[in-house]
Amino acid sequence: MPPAGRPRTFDRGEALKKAMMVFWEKGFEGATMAELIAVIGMKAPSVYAAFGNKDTLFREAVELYKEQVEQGPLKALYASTSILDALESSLNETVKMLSGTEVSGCLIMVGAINCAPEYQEHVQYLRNMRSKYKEALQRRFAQAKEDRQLLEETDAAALAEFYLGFIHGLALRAKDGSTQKELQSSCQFAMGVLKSLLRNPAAIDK
Amino acid sequence: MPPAGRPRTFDRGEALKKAMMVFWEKGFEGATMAELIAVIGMKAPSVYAAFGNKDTLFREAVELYKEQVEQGPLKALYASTSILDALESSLNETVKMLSGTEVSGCLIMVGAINCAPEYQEHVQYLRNMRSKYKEALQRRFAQAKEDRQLLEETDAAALAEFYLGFIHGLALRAKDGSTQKELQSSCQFAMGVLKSLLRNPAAIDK
DNA sequence: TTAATTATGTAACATGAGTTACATTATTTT
DNA sequence: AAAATAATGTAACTCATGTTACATAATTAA
Repeated sequence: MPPAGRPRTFDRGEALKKAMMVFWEKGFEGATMAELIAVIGMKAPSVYAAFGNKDTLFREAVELYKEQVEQGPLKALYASTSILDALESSLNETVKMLSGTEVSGCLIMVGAINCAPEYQEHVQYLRNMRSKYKEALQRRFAQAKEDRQLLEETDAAALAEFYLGFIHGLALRAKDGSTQKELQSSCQFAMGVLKSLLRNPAAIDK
Repeated sequence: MPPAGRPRTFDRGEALKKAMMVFWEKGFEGATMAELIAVIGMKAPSVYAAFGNKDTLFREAVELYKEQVEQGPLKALYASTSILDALESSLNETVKMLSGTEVSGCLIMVGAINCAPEYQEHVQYLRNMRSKYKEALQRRFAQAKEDRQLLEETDAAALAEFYLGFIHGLALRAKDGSTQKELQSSCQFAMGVLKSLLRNPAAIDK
């Protein structure tokens, strides 16, 4: 049974998705409430009633985006027991997200970079998310070490730092208009770094 | 002989340098005129008289920053005839600029990412600058090919795209608080990519 | 059927940002 | 010494942005 009161005339989930696209493309500050409201297709009070304010709407949008990352690039990290295949698969998913037809870039990587001091909260929020992503990479590399796929002396943390940075770069390059082909080419170069750390280079099947 | 009229009570060059630091740290939109004016230490009309408006002040600041890049990382690309040494030297200079004690990050890489539509002009301006940097990298790699240091099949453009992206990433990682040591470590990984393209790997003196 | 509840639309408000008018002060030119 | 020129300080203006008050409409609960 629906809740008492006048029912909403728009789909909250769809609205959130639309808002996410705007934040994705323009970042927190670049996206204005006026545009978000226009894209959602409702008037200001309805949007505020449904989502609180710009801050809370942004958070929800990021959480939705995050789920996509978890289902894509993050999940792909475990798509194969081979660290080489896993990373390649993950980077492929990353490129897909970064330069889809809809929007270029990454909400988590560049959604709140140079914000006014009153929005440092969002900067920190995304920063923490990136930090979590680095930890995920690090764990995956550590496991590959345990699996004896990577050289004994491999520094999983440093490797994660390198690849996270590389992915940051991909996101910016995508925003600058690099083609999917270019991004993929860069990924191939980056894969070379991992290959050089393999215990058994012969495992590279190419 | 000084020009007629009341003389300025502040040093224009110093003021520009201070403004540059603010833009460097906060980007175009993150830096408010109020803060810029406060940092310069004068009142608004004096700053406007000296620099025009926020847009023109930003441009001047970027030009000043650009000179630092040209004297540092860009110049270093030709510090050695060895492409390996040259790139390493350039990346070292880059890391120095990205995580000096003063400010972290890069004005050109992240000074105007998610700007409001009315500032797209600045976004494009910095984008062009990044494009120029990519071309510089590409030229250097192309020369290394001519010098027969790199494999015949090396794609100088793709390699430049990769390294530019990597540097983008460094800039963001620096802003996120990565230490100089971490950035340097990432550079070592990135250097591996170039090493794998050397015609004479034995030339690596380590 | 009436009361309670929640969404909608119009219109406006509050705040902060970039910018400038104006009177004043300090310097050079005549 | 007077006029011209340019910088300074106070104070205000303009505009965009996030947000909300208020009356109205649509639905459920009693």
